[in-house]
Amino acid sequence: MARNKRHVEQKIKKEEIELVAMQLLKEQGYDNTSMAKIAKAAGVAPNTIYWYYENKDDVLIAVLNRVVAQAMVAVLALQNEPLKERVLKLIEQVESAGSLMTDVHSRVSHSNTVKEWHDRFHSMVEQLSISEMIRAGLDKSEAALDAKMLIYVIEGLLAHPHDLAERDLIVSQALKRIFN
Amino acid sequence: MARNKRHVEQKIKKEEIELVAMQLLKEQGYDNTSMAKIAKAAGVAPNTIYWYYENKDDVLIAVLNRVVAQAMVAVLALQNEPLKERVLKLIEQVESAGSLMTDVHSRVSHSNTVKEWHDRFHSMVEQLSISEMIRAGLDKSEAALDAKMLIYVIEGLLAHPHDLAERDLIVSQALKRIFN
DNA sequence: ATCTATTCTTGAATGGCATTCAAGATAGCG
DNA sequence: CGCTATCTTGAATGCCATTCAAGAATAGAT
Repeated sequence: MARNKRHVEQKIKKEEIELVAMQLLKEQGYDNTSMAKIAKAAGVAPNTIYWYYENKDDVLIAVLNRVVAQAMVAVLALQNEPLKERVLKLIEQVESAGSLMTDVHSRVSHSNTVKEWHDRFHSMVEQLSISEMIRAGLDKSEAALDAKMLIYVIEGLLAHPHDLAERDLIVSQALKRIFN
Repeated sequence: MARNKRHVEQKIKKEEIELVAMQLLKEQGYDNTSMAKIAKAAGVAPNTIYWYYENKDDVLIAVLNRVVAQAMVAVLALQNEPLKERVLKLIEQVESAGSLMTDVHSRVSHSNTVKEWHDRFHSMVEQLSISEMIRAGLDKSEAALDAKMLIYVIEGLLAHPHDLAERDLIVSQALKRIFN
């Protein structure tokens, strides 16, 4: 039952589809990226995608994982920079994914898989944010609340257009308010 | 060319459709509420709705205006209560509209009309929020930034599920941070 | 080299959706 | 009574995600 080569090719094809899907989803958003569009761009028949993925939301999740991994790398590279810089980098990274994050929020109510991904992602970010708060000297009892606040401010910045300067101002203000 | 009675009946029918649409949209969200569903619930043919509204997003906007008007009444009734109570009331009101506000954000990228409604709504809320901040003794130069922060925290609370106690805690913390 | 079972691909449905169109019904007015 | 503006509808149209059944390709067994 060995099937070596096949498995390798599988990975490659899946990766191709994922890369194409990532580009389209980032550029045109979830609703404007039909399975047919992805298929055409990947050079396969629309239903071929269904051999590799359960459904469209599954493709979305695969793409999200790539986007998040990329963003994490970019942000973790700034390990020693001040918090503000890292927050701004995070926003910049996620913003480069276009409306993908907003799309996630709107798919949460349709797809349980997406909801689970979203919840896991949120608690991960929350944990990270809380340790930042504590590391920066905040009282443990308040760190969780402040972390949530900061995350919501970031989400607000992502959901609504802001130029760089304004974004910088708002993040600065938020951090100033949190750390007195 | 007089056409008195007709105009009256028009208003009534439009109102009927709007009420039905409001209930469905609030309960089931934008995507799970098809025009056919609204039509059936209103006892008309699907395409009849198109005589009264340009398209589905137009129906959404009519419903949004109703929802916002209702919320404004409820919040303004608490004119003399502390800010925190009014914020909590606002959240409670908007939350009673189910996923409608999230739906708005996801329609913004599809429909220019919805985008315009959203932008107008946002600047209205922002103005209100800024005057609250100033009224509460905040420095004018910072009021705008703090107002945005508060709005984003509220949006975060609306977009993600929280029980009453947690919501209360987060709002309290946000206000505490803003007002030292 | 041939056969077989698995893996992969596809053309052609299916059912749902928003929206449009052209034909018909209704009702106020001359 | 007939004319015109208003209102309603059945029947398209075209797009979408998803499914199905049939076919092509291939790794390994004989």
